[in-house]
Amino acid sequence: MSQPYQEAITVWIVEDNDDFRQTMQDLINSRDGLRCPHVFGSCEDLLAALNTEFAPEVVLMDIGLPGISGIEGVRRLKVISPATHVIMLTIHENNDRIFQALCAGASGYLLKMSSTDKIFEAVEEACKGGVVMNAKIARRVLNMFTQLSAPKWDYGLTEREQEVLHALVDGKTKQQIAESLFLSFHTIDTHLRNIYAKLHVHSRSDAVAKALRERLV
Amino acid sequence: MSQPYQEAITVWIVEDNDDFRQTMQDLINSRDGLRCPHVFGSCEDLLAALNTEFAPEVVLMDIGLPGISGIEGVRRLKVISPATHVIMLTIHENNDRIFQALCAGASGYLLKMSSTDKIFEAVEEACKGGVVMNAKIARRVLNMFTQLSAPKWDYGLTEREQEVLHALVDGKTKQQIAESLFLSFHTIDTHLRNIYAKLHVHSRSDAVAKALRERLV
DNA sequence: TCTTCTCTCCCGCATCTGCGTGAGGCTCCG
DNA sequence: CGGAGCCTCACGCAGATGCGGGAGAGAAGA
Repeated sequence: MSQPYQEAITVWIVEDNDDFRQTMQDLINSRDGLRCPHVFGSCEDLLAALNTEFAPEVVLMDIGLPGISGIEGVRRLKVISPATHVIMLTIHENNDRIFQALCAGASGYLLKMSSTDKIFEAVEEACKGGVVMNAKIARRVLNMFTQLSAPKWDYGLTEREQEVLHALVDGKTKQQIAESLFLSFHTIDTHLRNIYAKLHVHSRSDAVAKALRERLV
Repeated sequence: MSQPYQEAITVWIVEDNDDFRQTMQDLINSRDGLRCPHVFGSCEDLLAALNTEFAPEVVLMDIGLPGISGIEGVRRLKVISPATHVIMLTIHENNDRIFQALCAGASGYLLKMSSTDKIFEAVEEACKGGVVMNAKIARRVLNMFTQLSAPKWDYGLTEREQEVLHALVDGKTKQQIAESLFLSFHTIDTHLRNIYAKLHVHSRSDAVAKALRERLV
């Protein structure tokens, strides 16, 4: 795993605990191919530094920072420097925060009590464009994924009704829908009412909301 | 990695290529702790078998099957047996299909030219509730993730307008919104029109669609 | 065969909506 | 102080919508 690099990978650390920050910095600097010239106690400091310095390849960021949180920090950092890989540091395997951090653009995730090998591996993997996640975290992400896309309740909409619903979501009026489907206005009206009944809604906005939320479109 | 199991893990294989299927079956059966009593040439056959037999712990499923595709296969299999872990088999690292398969509930992903060790590892990892993804695939999944949740354009809606938009998405009429916010009907009307202008839409359905799609709510 | 389902079309009416226009009060900022 | 921006409220009107009814045709299934 440990290979000499042409140029050392630059790593920055954002961590409010002084001891842990120092330990991590020493650890990174002790590794051939990695260097950690800067550490920060807050996202604010990190973001300020980006005004005067080139962004590093990798940032190790505590997920639970005072002020701008690690999650918001990732978001902002990625806006300024999308190429920078951010690995979150955390004590607990908190489902929600991992999720949010990953959504915000984090490249992975390390427990603070990880072995040094794991840490090096994560940094190097991140540089190669990979994502550091253990299998369980991956599963959690996937679960949320599935949940997010799976529901798809079946309300027994007919094909025509699906078409009409589609057009509805596109913001068309009944008349426009009628024209686009080469049907009478009254037909669309009937379909719409049947759709409402099947979706248990009473207005087009409700129908649109339900269709989009439950991915019926 | 190779440990003896109390009871062998049952693996089924769904793969339309006869040779590859046979090779995989032999491979699985050659491994201590794994057994492959059934193989199928199509999802249809697999699903039929589930009517008469207990579902296996793991299914290796070709992603590109004729008839019911592997992706649809996962979806249906997971409905019948949510506990079964499905690992997709594929030749190409096709972004879209991986994504769909994972959404459908797949526990991971194997290239057909994977080493035997990788295959065993994947099956055993899947059984432990993990997800088998290489770092690059994980990155792709995360990218789609980010894309899915990041957009959040800022249309400069005021707080009141956000509230009204919220109520709109809930399917309320102007009158109902007015009542729930203790405002006049006319006020809501004005807010609504300002919202339309800011979102560049011309109807409530359009506004609801935009709000939901771009996660303004 | 008869029923059910789906798709199609129609009428009428109370209500809701989109939009033009105007206006008063508030706060914030230069 | 004056303007800008936001929130509030108001009138009127053409057009769209939701919903009550009714009805015919064809396809699928019991």
